Amino acid sequence: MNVFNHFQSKLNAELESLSSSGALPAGIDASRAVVEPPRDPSHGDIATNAAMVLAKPAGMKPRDIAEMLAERMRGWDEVTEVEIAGPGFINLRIADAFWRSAVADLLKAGIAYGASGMGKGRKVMVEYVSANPTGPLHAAHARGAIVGDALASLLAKAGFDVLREYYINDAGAQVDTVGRSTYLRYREALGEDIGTIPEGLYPGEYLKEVGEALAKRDGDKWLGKEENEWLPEIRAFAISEIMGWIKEDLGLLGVDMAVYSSEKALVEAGAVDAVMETLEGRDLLYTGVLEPPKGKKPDDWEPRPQRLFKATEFGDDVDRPIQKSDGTWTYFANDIAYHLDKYRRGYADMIDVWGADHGGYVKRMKAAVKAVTGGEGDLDVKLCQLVHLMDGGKPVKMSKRAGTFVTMRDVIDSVGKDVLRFIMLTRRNDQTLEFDFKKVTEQSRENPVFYVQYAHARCHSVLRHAEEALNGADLSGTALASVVLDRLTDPAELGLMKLLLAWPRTVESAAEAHEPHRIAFYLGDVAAAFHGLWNKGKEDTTLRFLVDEDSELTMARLALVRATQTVIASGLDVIGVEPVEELRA
RNA sequence: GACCCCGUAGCUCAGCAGGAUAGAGCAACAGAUUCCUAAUCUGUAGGUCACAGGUUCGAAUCCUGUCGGGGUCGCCA
Repeated sequence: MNVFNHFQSKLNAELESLSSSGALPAGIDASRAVVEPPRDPSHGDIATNAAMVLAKPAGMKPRDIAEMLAERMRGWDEVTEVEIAGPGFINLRIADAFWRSAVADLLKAGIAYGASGMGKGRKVMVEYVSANPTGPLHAAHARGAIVGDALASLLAKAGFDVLREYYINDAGAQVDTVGRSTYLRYREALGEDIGTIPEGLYPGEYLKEVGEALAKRDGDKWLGKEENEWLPEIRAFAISEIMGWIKEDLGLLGVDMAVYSSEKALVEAGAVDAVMETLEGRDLLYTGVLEPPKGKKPDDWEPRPQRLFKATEFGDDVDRPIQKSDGTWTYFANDIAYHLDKYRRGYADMIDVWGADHGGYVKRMKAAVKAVTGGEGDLDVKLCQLVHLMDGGKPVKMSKRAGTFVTMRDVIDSVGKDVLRFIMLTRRNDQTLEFDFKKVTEQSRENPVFYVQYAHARCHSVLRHAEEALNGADLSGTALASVVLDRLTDPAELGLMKLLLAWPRTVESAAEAHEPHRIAFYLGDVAAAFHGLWNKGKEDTTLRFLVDEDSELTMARLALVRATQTVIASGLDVIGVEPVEELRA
């Protein structure tokens, strides 16, 4: 249960009742009146701005509304203190017993704690990675993969019906290039000296493997044939090999896509033609000449009539080409068909996770989704900014030309998928991120992965010791849920409890905002509160978790430790990181 | 030239749907270790939230403009 929702509905009920009794004008809009934790804990446990937001529509003074509401709130069972502060905030202090009983619920729920019905089973598709099948995933792909995956888990936790999807760009010029490059490597595998790789083909060594596999399967049957004979077959072969690597890499990262959808299949099924016909029928296409981009050299520019989509009618800055000069559809046209396909499959809510270099593409895609779904579809695009790879403070040199880029697999091999996943969520997605191979594996306060894992391991350590000391007592969450917690009275203990109980709210707000990084930051807060409490016990031994000859207090504290461990595990589960039970240098 | 993202403490960054005295970590300074893992913790100091207007009872947050950094800009995907 989200404790804030609990008080929110109580507040809403009071407002309704005040409305119907005439104390407040009827039909007043109270949607902006919210219950939230105050920034400063000294102001109380929860606060509401209700009096301030209602003052204007009600035509009353905030103070008067506050007085009226406060009077009602004083009657609430859980509340011990109500005060009006500042411009009209109502601050509530909640009885410790309320928090303690909520901790019992937490323990009963276990790792499922924090799950919410907010999404009401609404279908949402998260499309991410979608790297072109031209080579193995490189380090930069990791960020989008992790942000997308964590976001998908987060939405699932918040009660949405989530589909994870990868869009394979297996149509178009790039995969033709892969096919030709593979053909060259195939000839090489059959003993031919191919010299240097010509301009315009992929030089990467990784295609050797594909060429060899092809030679093994087909022998010399493609030698001396015309390109139009071998290209479709070899292209398909290469794509399937490369997609095999990509799926393997995603597996190592813990990413499990439900659907891999093919651009080529979509095109061949006529989906693009169909959409374009529809747009044509709605008079949203026309032939025109685009202005040259002003910052670019006009050398290679010549005005050329093209088939354009009226993106400006849906919020874009210019109309966008949907047809190349050779008459084939642009990538944009295919993408429109793909997004309509998502919508038709029941996903009116779509989230795409893209790299920052696609920023200029967002407006037109949103415009297209609006146009093609009649305003019913909603597309949110999460742009992931660049990742700067560093090693001990120095940038890692990478060159795509020289083929010396760092693959995602290199990174996983070097630091492990858990570290990679966590670090990728320690920044907002639209902020550039520095990834330092040395720092992320350091065992220090500076390293958030370690810090959170250490807190989890400490919980585990305490429980392990306790189990020995108490001769194998049952310290599971369900057992500890029935323990009396009245002896937990220290502010640090209550503070930790309240923080743990904010987990469901964190899930909901992060899901609402589509911001999985908030989970990582929240876990850092939980870890800090726990480490703090731990050290308090170092200074004041009466605060230690295991108290000799006071089993009631010990059990209460163990329940809190178990609750902490549970919430950390639950949070790590959302971001796809394995909690560790032990840390050794 | 246009569009998108960013600009918060010396450094790296949070800041939840506009809320009260803007928060962490690092670095600096002062402390805590016969003890459940000190790989940690406590405290001090550090701010014109780039700048200027606007909306509002209230703005780091929303709007407009300016400056600075990054990304992108027809026939690549």
